[in-house]
Amino acid sequence: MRILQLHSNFIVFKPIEKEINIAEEATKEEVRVEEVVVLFTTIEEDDNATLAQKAIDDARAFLGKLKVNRLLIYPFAHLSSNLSQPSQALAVIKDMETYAKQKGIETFRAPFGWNKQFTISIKGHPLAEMARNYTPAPAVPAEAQATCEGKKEEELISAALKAEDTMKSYWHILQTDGSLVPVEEFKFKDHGNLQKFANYEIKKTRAVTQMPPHVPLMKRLEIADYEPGSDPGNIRWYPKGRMIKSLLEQYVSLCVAQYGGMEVETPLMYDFNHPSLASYLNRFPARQYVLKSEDKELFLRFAACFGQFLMAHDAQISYKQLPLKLFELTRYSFRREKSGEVVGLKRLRAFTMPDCHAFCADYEQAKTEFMTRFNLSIDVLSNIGLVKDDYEIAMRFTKDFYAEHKEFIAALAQKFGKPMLAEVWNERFFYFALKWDLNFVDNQDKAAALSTDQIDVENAQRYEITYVDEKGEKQYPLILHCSPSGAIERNIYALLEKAYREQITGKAPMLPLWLSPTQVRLIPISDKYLGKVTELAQQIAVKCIRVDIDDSSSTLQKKIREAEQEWVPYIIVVGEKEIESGTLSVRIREEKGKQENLTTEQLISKISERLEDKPFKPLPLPLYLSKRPAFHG
RNA sequence: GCCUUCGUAGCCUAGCCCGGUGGGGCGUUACCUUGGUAAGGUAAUGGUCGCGGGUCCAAAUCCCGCCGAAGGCUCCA
Repeated sequence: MRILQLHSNFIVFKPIEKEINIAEEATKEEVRVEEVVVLFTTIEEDDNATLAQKAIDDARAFLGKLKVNRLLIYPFAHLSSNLSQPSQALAVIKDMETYAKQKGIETFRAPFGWNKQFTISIKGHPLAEMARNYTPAPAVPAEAQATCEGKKEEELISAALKAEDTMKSYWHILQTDGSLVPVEEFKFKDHGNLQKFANYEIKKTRAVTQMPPHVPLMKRLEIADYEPGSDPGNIRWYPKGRMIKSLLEQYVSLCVAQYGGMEVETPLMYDFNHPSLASYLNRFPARQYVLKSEDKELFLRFAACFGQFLMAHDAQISYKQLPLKLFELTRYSFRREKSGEVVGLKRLRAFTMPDCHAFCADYEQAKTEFMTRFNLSIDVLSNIGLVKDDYEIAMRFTKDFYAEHKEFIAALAQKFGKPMLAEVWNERFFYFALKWDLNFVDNQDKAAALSTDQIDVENAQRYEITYVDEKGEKQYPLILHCSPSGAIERNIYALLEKAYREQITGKAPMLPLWLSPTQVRLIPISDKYLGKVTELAQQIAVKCIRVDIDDSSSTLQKKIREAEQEWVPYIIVVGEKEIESGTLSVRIREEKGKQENLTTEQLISKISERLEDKPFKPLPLPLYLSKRPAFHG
């Protein structure tokens, strides 16, 4: 049995003529039903009454969710090539109808055996369109979502069926030797995080009812906050947060530049009707922000691809210049995610995305480049403060690609050194032949993708991007899409979630030293020493270390408590002893508040060594705490 | 978008079930305290109880609608 289930504003149908001789009696009058779930139903060989009830039970589950209690059973032969006898089909359809009515559903039915004309208006929400497939005996309902506009029936059906056949994923674990083990057979004993990630991806149930921990943290630490004056998912960044974000942006840009990416800048908005863009958008009906200008419809970019592809389209490229790498750090990319999906810094509608495309001559070149970027991404994240224990990788490809490039995939697996999740498709549906994405698993056991890279085999043609080969002929390059860090906001989300997790395990939560807004907090023991402490601060600050002074009027103990709550890595109380001896008693957060005696020079070199060659920005707030407003209570 | 829960001062929160014009903490401000490594004391300040409507002599409290947030579903190029 195959069912295409559509939540409709209304449907109008009209029987035209009988197609088979056992057709039911019906009048040739137009029937209109409002606010209804329509089940286009095909009865296949061996379908029976049990299956009819199962199908109605499943539909009832949706009726409950959709708050609708009206069903239209619409016999529809075109969903299958394995039809049952018409007499049997009619019996099963009638079973469905009877059972649905028994269950108290207001049930309508279109006549069986007729050629019918219909018009339907489908709701825009995700549950509105569902395709289901039932087989007798071990009934395994396979679900797939159809992405279609809902006008012509052939289109509806083909989209639903295509989605179901092509997009079915087969899940494996890719072991470090390159071999694949079905997920069910893998022993997750030492890979708890991978198991969580696999569960998340394959969609098993999980039950958490808790605010994501990074949300109260981002507010309390005055990093970022929601902005009620904007659209959800557009974030307000306070001075400390802006500094952290800016340092991350600088760092990732620097790493990509060293790798050879040429930084460019491209527009934020694009014309809906540009031919290349239009076909891309049709293929991936994303949720864009739409802008109406005087005479044009524009959308806000949801990735850096458009600008770079249009630029590459116009460029004259020789094979000698490949691989050619373009880079942009988009501030911002926009995706109008559904309201229920926007969360904290994890999923935003406006986000900062580094995106580096490499145009490659062939698979050999693409693979070399892919490996370089794989290493680059792991390196970038580890310098940001996210190491291999913090994330899991998913590798995604078709079974043909695996057969052809098995050694390459094995090399990636070996390089990572931990088992990965593998999603394998029978056929290629997306524009890429190979993709990996690196996923942070948070305190709610949910995963969020950070870095990613893909081998794109479609967009060179779509955007007419060509290079000239040795023979002087035009060729389409392969295009790699890489974000070495993933969205910058999401890096901050991951760092905060990680800090929270460390707090639970008994460590002092903190940001990496190079991202800490205050690296050294000086606390004068009384006003008398403020002058000397200010001199000390200047001495430290000239060495590119962010130092500030708590000159407020509260007690010493309270100032220490507040510095600890701000996650300040080094806290130094300065009084007569220190000024006379020149030795500072430094409270080190990383060592649980242990105090160490250091001279100013020792302190500076200790910190500078740890900062290495990371980008630097000066203190984002006034030197004296008394001069700072409280951005958040 | 759907379902569930929630919305009380800049922040956290009691009160709501059982209607009688809101209580505490943090912060902020002032004064006292000038303190040696995680919350010193006193006082002041601060509330259209998310918005709109209804029931009632009377609504933070009960009912309806709307808006916003979180969780779940779905989605995530």
